[in-house]
Amino acid sequence: MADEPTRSTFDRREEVLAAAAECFMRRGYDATTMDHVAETLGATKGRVYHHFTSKPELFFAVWRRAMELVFDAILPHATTDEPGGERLAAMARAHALCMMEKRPFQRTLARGVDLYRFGETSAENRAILQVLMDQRREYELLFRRVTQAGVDDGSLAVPDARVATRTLLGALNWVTIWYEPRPGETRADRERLAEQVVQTVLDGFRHLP
Amino acid sequence: MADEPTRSTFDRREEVLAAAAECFMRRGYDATTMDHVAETLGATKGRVYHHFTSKPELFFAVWRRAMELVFDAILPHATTDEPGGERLAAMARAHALCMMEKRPFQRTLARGVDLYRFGETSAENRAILQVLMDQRREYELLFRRVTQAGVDDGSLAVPDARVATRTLLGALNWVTIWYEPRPGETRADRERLAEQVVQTVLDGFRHLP
DNA sequence: GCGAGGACATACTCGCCAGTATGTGGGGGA
DNA sequence: TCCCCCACATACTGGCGAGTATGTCCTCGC
Repeated sequence: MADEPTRSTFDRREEVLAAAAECFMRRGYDATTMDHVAETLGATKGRVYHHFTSKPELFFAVWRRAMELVFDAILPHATTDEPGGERLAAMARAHALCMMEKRPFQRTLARGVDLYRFGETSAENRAILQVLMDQRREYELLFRRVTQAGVDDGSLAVPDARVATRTLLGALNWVTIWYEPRPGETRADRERLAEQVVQTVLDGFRHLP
Repeated sequence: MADEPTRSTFDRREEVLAAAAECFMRRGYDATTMDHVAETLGATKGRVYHHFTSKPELFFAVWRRAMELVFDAILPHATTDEPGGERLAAMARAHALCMMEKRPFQRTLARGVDLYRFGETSAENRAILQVLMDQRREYELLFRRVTQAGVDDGSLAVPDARVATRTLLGALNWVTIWYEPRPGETRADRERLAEQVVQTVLDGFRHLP
């Protein structure tokens, strides 16, 4: 009675999605079996296949969700009327925080290399792949434009905006690799960590106060 | 006659290793089949299994080689008598360059997540895994110590040396993801690119000249 | 020119995993 | 109260890929 009296169909599907993200994070796409996902749920394959028709579809759903999560996290900070440097810092903080708090999804997203193999399979998968790649590209472009805006308004200075953007995103995405949540950790702890990462990249190592 | 008159056994083994690195870079560990490696070589599985007894052994060999390559690249710059800031910059440049020039090996190394699954297999694999993980850790420690030296001698300033090191290595390792060699590209081109990446991280985005 | 072994190729086996076909409990609408 | 269908569980199949067993060529020492 106390536990989940009325969980909607939507929630049940979300549980499967979260379990899949967890598995994909830990083992990657190929090493993850549908039975692993089911086991993580405390269920059987039947449940997984009831909500998702195939393994690629499940993976794409995780990827898509991961994309939505970062986009939603940074978009509010991308279009303020602050100078480029401030906007970029806010976006970077939000991105880093998202890496930590949605780690299963975001690590799966970061290891996009897996996607290569879908290009060899069906035309349908290739089409989905194209859309996802375009979104990824759009996301990077968002950062590049804000960086360029910062250079233009004088709040930033980098050798090359394109290289700088990739460098920044690399540093931020890498968080999914080394970050591990600690027991008793609060949101403030994570925000502090995100701030440290962002400061390190944006202020640099040679910035002597 | 013109081609390869006397290739040693060593070279033949190296070819297999390079082909494996190429495959692991493109598809990751699990999606790579021994037949893929053979096909890349223009040979059959027989040749691969003649030089390496199993798929894990082949993977570990690639990983080990990748480790040797970066270590050899940065070690000469780690122990000079220059200030920490200079040393760290030189190490970072060498690391970035290595990411580009040994990309198949280095991307395989960077996606160390794959290793998780070996922990579940044989005790032998677990032991090898431990050694490799220790080396990886040692490598990171090398960067951290030089960073700390820079902070101590006043040539560097970061919020936290541990976080800074991971941030730096993230930005550098990410090169293996987005870098793609261009036809007609020279070593000087790559050095310039490496320098841009290193400058971006070490000088930061807000470093206004 | 010949025996042997190194460096592969060929032809299998066997287990695992994606996907499917079918069974089942239970809750809600009539 | 009965039925029906939703949300799974159970029980299969089929193919793919790691590993193996054996055959073959070619070279090198004698």
